[in-house]
Amino acid sequence: MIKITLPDGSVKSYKERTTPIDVAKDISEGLARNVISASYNGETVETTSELTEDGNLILFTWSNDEGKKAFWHSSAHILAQALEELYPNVKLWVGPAIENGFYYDVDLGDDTISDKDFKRIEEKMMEIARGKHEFKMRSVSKSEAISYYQDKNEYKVDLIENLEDGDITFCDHSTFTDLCRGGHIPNTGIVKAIKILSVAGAYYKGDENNKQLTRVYGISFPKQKELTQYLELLEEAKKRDHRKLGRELGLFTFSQKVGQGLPLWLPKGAALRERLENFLKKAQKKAGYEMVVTPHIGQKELYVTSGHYAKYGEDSFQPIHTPKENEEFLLKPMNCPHHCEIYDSSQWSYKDLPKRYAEFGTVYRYEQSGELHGLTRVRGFTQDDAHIFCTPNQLDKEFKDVIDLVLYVFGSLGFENFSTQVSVRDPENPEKYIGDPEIWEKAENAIINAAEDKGLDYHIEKGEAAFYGPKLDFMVKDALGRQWQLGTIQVDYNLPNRFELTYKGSDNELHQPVMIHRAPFGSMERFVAILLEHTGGNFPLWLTPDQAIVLSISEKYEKYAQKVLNLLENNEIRALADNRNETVGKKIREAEINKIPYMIVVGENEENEGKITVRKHGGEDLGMITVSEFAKIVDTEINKTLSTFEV
RNA sequence: GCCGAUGUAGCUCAGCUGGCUAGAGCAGCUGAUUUGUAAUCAGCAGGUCGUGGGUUCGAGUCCCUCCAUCGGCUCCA
Repeated sequence: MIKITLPDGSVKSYKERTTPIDVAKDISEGLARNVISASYNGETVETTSELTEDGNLILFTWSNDEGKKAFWHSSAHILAQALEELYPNVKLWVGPAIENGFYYDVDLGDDTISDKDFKRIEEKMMEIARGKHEFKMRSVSKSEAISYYQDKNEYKVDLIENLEDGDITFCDHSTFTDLCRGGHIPNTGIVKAIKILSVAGAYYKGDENNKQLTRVYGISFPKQKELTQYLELLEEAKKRDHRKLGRELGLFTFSQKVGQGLPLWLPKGAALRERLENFLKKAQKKAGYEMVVTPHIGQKELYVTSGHYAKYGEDSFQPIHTPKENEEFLLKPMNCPHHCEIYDSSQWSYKDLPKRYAEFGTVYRYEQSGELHGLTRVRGFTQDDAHIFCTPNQLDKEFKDVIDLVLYVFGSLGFENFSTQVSVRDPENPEKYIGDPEIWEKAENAIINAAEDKGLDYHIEKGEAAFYGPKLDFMVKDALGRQWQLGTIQVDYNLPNRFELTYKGSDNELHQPVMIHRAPFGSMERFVAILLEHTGGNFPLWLTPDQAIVLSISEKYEKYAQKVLNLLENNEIRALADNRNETVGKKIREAEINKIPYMIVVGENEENEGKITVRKHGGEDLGMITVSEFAKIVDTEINKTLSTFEV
């Protein structure tokens, strides 16, 4: 007999050779039908594998992430089988579950897959699924495994070479066998709906020097309806795409003539951006920052000193030459070296520190053409940059103060679902970084401690650090669930060293300051993009381009509309008037589409009473009120999101 | 940069296997209407079909080059 403990704490006894699915059946037939994967003593097991010792069993269904993972991973097996049957020369690499669906990386030899082939792949997969083939795991020795793949799949052989003998398992279903660690649904029949989403090139082992394999993306569901819903969700997400909203709301545009990745901010977008800048400037002033301004180019030597030239020089816009002296200048790709030189233009005592230099600095970086993406990845952008030069003793407090500032910024803009990431070195690739390991250790610990103390729910990401220091990044997802880095705070001992920055300590000796790089927005461009996708264009009231629109019933009331507009202006409400010869219905429809928060209808009734009728975006009727009553409503609404930054 | 796809009017799209002066809705302009909470009606105008080349009697449609965009990969100071 073995004792199995369930998550609710109950303990059940079974004869040996019991499987998770048996336990599920024992609980209820319904559960047994829905169980798609299981874990035993913390390890993923097959629902059909025999449990031979006492332990804790968790049963997963479609509603668990673990269940979905098993479902999609199993779907990847089905995809692989379908591809093998349709493309006899295919060589498989790996096929994991991802956040939404799964993919399989394959080498198709001379064949190609395009979206025209999706349908027959889907059909082949469904045919396999309907066969209700069981997934069965079996152990194989390393030599067996290698001989199985020898001569037919060098990728799998490569993978097996790096595995421990005794630790290798194959998974069989139908006529298909794959090298696999396990974690499958009971049988293929549970998969009821399949969609191949896209094909893409993906470098073998993620290295661009390697061969590019074909990655086939797909998603699958236990019910057809769920697939339909998922596809609808994707359609909805398209409506929130910042590139579409940015054009519709008149915020920004791109021009082929100006060049790719070089955004042009339209009047409404520029004004919005200015409000964001002023908002941050106000908070920064309170927090003791001083604004500086630096030029858009700098001598090549500046970047050689900082180390950026060695690291990025080749991949940058190429040097600008003076016509006569043939001096080399670089288009400014970052502001830090300039700010270091500002610091170095005076002598500092420990009593003067910290110095906090802030600048909305526009920088230019050569991004490969395939990486450009709307406003989130561009070649010219403005960082809400600042560099704090402080003593080592001040580092902890300064870093935490910056965290507070970032949290204030995110809070004021309604970003609640962000995650925080501590980006540290990749210990396997020390050549990617400058500076002593001890210094890095110090900087990484400083960040982790600050994140701990501030109670951030952070995770550590290896290999994501900047070349000069580790970072704390604030990540937010776009409409399609892709993660983007917005706010960033970085600790840097290296640039102060390279620029030989100093301050005089209380011991009358020269010391090196520590530098914090930080940008709460990250960049104005990316921040506005993600904000657009988050809000669907319904910006917080304090930020939105037009807060209200006055709609006159007919041209007869144009004068009164103008009067109301003036009153709104006196109350510092951004408003415009629509006095066109159109129906109110049409004017409302357009105001709704333009995402204007308040629609003010004026006609005979309002003119007689000296009041306005207010309709909120979305349809809520606030009735007939005075302009000053309306101003109070606006004020209250603004104060809901926008608080003052307290130091 | 690499893999795959796309590019027709300001926007969203039609244009089948190459065949008469390239279509529609919205937006725009003009006129009528003077309007009470998500599209009033009518008329007009608007496109060298992303660029350059090629095949063909004939190319929006087929082929090649380049450019831009989209989904990934790689990269992201």
